This record gives sequence, C-alpha cells and structure tokens, in this order.
Amino acid sequence: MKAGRHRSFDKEIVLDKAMEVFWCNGYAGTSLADLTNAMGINKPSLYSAFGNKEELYKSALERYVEKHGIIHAKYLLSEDKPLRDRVQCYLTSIAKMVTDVNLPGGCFVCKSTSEIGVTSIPEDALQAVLKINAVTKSSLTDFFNKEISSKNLASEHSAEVMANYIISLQFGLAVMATNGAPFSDLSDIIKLSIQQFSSE
Amino acid sequence: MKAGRHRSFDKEIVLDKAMEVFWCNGYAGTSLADLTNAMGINKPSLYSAFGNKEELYKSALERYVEKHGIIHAKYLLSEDKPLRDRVQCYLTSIAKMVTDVNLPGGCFVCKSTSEIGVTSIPEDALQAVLKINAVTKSSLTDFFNKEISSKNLASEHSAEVMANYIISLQFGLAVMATNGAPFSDLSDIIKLSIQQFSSE
DNA sequence: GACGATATGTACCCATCGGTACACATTACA
DNA sequence: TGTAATGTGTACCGATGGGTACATATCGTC
Repeated sequence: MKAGRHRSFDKEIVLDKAMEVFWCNGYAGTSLADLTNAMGINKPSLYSAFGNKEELYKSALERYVEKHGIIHAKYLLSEDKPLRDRVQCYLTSIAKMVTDVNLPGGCFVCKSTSEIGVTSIPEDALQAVLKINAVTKSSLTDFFNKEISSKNLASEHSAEVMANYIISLQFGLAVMATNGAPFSDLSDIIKLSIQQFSSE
Repeated sequence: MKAGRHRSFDKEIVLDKAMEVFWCNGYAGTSLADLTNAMGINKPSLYSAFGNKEELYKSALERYVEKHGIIHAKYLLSEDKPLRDRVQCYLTSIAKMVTDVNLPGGCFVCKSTSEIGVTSIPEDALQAVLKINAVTKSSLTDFFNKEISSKNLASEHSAEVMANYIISLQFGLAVMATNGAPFSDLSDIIKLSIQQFSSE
C-alpha cells in the first residue's frame, strides 16, 4: 500500500461517468462542472487522477472502445455461420447498443468523429479519434481478407472497400439513433445493407 | 429605401460565413468571437441582423439546406435513367459535396444531428435539426412510393425503409468524409450500397 | 438642414470557462 | 508518535462565454 491518504473514489467508476458525459455532450459541449457533478468528485481530485480535460477525454474514449466497442467483434467470428449472418449479427449488436435506453444514445466514437475539425478541440484528442477509426478499419480489412481467402466472400470488391462500407454503415446507424430512430428502424436498414454478402 | 443608416454588409454573404463556422465547429464549439471574426461584423450588428447565436444557427441551417442540401434531389428525378443510376448519382453528388476542399468538409446537418442530446444546445435549435431530417425522410419516402407505383422498384421493402436506408447512407458518407476519407473511398462505398436496387 | 430612424463601434456586464494555490485530512512507515 | 506522502475541499485565478448600453455615424424624409 502506498503512503498518503487513499483515494475516496473508484477510478474506473468515475471514469465511466465521465465517459457518459462526454458521450452525451461531446468535448466542446462538456464543462468541468458537468464532469465533476457526474463523477461526484472535486476538480483537484479530477486533475490529480486524470490529468486535465483532454487527458480525461482520451481516457474516456479508450474506456468506451473497451466497454462498448470491442464487444461486437465476436459476432463476426462465430465460425459456424455464413458471413452474411455474422455481419448481420455484428451490425445488430451495434444497433442495440446505440439505441440502448440505459446508455447515452448513439456512438461515442461517431460523435467524436463528427467533432473532428472543431477548432476548440485539442490536437491530441483528435488524433486519438483518428487512431480508433484507423484501427477499426484495419481490423475489418484483415477480417475481410481472411474471408476472401476462405472463399466466404466473392472478391469482386476489395477487403478495404468492404471495411469502409461496414464502417460507414456503423456511422450511419449511430447518427440515425442519435436522431431518434428506434431499434426496429435500424434493424430494417441492416437487412437491406447486408444483401451484398452472398448468403453462403 | 428605409430610413436610417444602411447596413454596411450583405446579409446573405455574412450568413454564408456564419454557416461555414457552425459547419466546422458545431454549435457548442462556436463562439461569438469566431462568428464575428469570420463574418467581419461586430456583435451589435450580428444581434440586430440575426437575433442571437441560436437564431443565427437556425438561419445558417436553413441556408445550408437551401444551398447544399436540396441541390442533390434533382439526380433522383432524371427520368431517363434507371433507378439505380439515379440513386448512384444522388449519393455521388452528396459524396462530392462532403469531400469538397472548398467547403468545411462533411455535412452540416449530420454534424448538427450528432449534437442532438448535447445539454448546452437550445431546444429550438435541436427541433430545427430534427425537422430537417424529418423532411428529408418524408421526401425520400414519397419518392420511393412513386418509384414502387411506377414499377421501378420491387416493393419487398417499404418506401419508408428505403428512405431510412438512404438517409443512413448519407450520414455514413458524411462522417467518413469528416474522418478524412477521400472521394474515391466514398465512391466505392456507394457502388456497394446501391446493389439493392434492380438495375432496370 | 433639422429630425426620426437605423447601423456601427467601443466598452462594458455578469456568468462560466479550464485550471490551480493552499490549508487541511488521512494514510504508511519509521 | 512523528513524519513524509498523498488526497480532499474551498476559494480563487485570468480568460472567455453570450449579450447589451450608449455614444456616434449615416441614412430618408420633411
């Protein structure tokens, strides 16, 4: 145990609160008062635990990817199903998340991406968002390359194009959810979207 | 001519400047100083001409729809082409706009939609965004209903679902552009997206 | 040219912004 | 039981937020 007074809050729990606030309000729309209120701590505690607003934002983004981003990938990898079904399950999982009434609604990464170009946002925070999207794209590209190798996908379109297509679908679903579209709407959109994928 | 001193600026020109600033930075990320700098006028002039920040934002949204939103619809209506080609031209026109280097990048309405739920944004501004998206949806729904009646589109999916699909594609393309995707990427995505539409 | 009407520019209002100094509380360890 | 180390709470900092009062400048009209 370290010397000195112990932290009176759980760092992960209050980080989750900060994540929700940034998810709701974006970087520019979130004040330190919003954060400290939601997190239940004072500013000096916030600064000693998380650095500053920008560092906290980046930590919140990381936490979001871990908690609400990575979890969908498993649906792509269930090997007993045809590719189309797997993609449908993957997108449906995302659709459920972005319309979950227990969450802020929409996708934190998508909202953050929409804030790219906002001059008041620090450069490092923008780079963090770009990085997340780049990782998503390369992961999906790798995935589709493997599917092409396994003859699960006709290679008339490159894996990279397929990856871009899926990412833009994810963004589209997220913005639709932010606009108030219910899960059933997103589900219908997904059914239309996946017809490119041969059914077996 | 009205009595009193004349306005020393063109209201439409400075509104275009304001539109670009809001388009870049969003509502929360835009300050009055950003606006007056870009518009080249002082705050009292801004307030007397446009009301306040919120009213100016709503005016900028309207101007955007007129100037960069409505223009794409004509591609859907060129009667000498099959539906799939028309949809492709429609989406391609949007893709060109959201990647146009002479514009702020992405789509103002999409970015505004991403700001729905941000607590610092006035209610009226949110309603204006919701309204724009609702109008887009009903226009596209009407369009697809007519196409179904004209036997240009198999009615296995309802016109409303098709409209939602197109809107989510638009949003997806816009966010991809904001993330830095070039026009060629968007063009590839569009080619994949329109395969639902029978080619004649 | 005097007058009412409108626009402009400066200078200011209070609230909030992100961030911090500092006194105080709590801990592990000697 | 000191003491060094760490966390907490209050109270504050300068800068900036949206918005406006007011004096001045410019107009059409009589």
